[in-house]
Amino acid sequence: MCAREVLRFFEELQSWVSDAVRGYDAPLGHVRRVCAVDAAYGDDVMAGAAVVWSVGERRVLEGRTYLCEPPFPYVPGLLFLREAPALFAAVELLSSSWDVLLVDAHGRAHPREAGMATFLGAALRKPTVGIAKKLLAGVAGEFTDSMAPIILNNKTVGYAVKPRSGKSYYISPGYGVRLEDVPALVAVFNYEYPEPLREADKLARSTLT
DNA sequence: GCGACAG
DNA sequence: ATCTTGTCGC
Ligand SMILES: [Mg+2]
Repeated sequence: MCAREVLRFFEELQSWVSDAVRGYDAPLGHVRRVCAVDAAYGDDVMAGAAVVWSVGERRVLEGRTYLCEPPFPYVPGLLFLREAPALFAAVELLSSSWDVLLVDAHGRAHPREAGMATFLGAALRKPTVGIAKKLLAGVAGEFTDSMAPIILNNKTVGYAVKPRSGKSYYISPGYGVRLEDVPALVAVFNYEYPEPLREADKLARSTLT
C-alpha cells in the first residue's frame, strides 16, 4: 500500500538474491567483446543505452537505445528499479554477441550485496560486473598495485582501482563472475576507466538531444 | 537522533 | 542523474 512497504519488500528481495546468485558464478573466459550500459534522463523520459565493444579493435561494434518514462524514482540502494528495465531492453535489441556486461552501478559492493549489476545479470543470465564512480557501501582497504579490496561485512566484495591518470573507480561482481576474475578484467582495460562505459554514456545522452 | 546515500 | 562556460591544472 504505502511506499515504505514497497521499499522494504524490494530490499528483502535483494537480500535473498545476493545469496541465490552465488551458485551461478563461473570462470570468466577470454574477453573479446564487452557490452556496456548506461542511462540518461530528460524531461519525463529516460534513455537506456547498450554498446558492444571490441577489445582487440578498440571500437564500438554496435549501439542500441531504448526510451521510456522513468518507472521509479531514484532511491539509494534501489537503483535497479529505476534503470534496469530500460537497460535490459536496450541490451535485448543488440544483435552482436558479447562476453561480459559492464554496468554503470555496483554489483556485490552494495548494502545488501545485490546491486543493479546483479539484477541485470540475473535477468539476462549473462556475466556482469558493476563499475561505479563512488562507493555506496563498504570501505576501500590498502592499495597494492593500483588496486585495493572493498571490504563489506568482513569480506572482500570488489576492488577500488586507481588508474594511471584520472579518478578511481569501484568494480565488483554482479552475476556469474567470480571475485578472483575481476583483476584480469581490470587488466583488459589497462586499469583505466572502461572506454565502452564512456561510449554507453555518450550514446545515452546524445539520444535525448 | 544525525549523517550518508550507485545513478 | 541534471542544471552549465570558462577556466584551473596535469
Ligand atoms: Mg550513468
